[in-house]
Amino acid sequence: MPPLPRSFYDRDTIVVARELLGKHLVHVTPTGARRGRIVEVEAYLGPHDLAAHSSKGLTDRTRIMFEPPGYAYVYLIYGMHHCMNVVTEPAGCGAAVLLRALEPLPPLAARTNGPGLLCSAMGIDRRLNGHDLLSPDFFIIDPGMEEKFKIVRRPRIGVAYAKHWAKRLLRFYIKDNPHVSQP
DNA sequence: AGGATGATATCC
DNA sequence: GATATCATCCTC
Repeated sequence: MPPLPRSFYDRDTIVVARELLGKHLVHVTPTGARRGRIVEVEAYLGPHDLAAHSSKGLTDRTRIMFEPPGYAYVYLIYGMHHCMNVVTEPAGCGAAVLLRALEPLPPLAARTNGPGLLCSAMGIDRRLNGHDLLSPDFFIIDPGMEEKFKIVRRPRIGVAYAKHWAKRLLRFYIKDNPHVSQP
């Protein structure tokens, strides 16, 4: 099963966010491959989106968001947790999708119902910032046959500082999935 | 409700 | 160089 092609990520961020639901994130580590089914995401639309890190402009931290799509943007938050995003849309757009929750796939059993928890469980940290998701050790696949699911839209979590952008319905999750962070 | 804990942006 | 803030999680 090949990784999703770069053209998958090179599209409207909301479309990519919704279509990432149900896909499988794979990280090959020294202890084996860890896999999780993506069940919750948030879209960050670009520099005009006051909740997006790219609204700070092009800095060392946000540089990866302005690079071509299909790369990982991983950062440390609150001094102890990591968050993982996938860069979307053409280079220069500064858009990305935050992965907020996974459904752990065997043999992975750790909790993955939150952006920090999923990074911990999957062995994702800052060393993977800028990593190409079209690579053999860290990628996302379409698992093929999936039961259909409904998508719930909600405001994003933890972005109250973003004025009217905090109200936008840019968080998406699989309805009734028990691994969502905040149903 | 509050604390852990460090990188980052934004001031002086 | 100092400080306020943070796309979180856990315990109380």
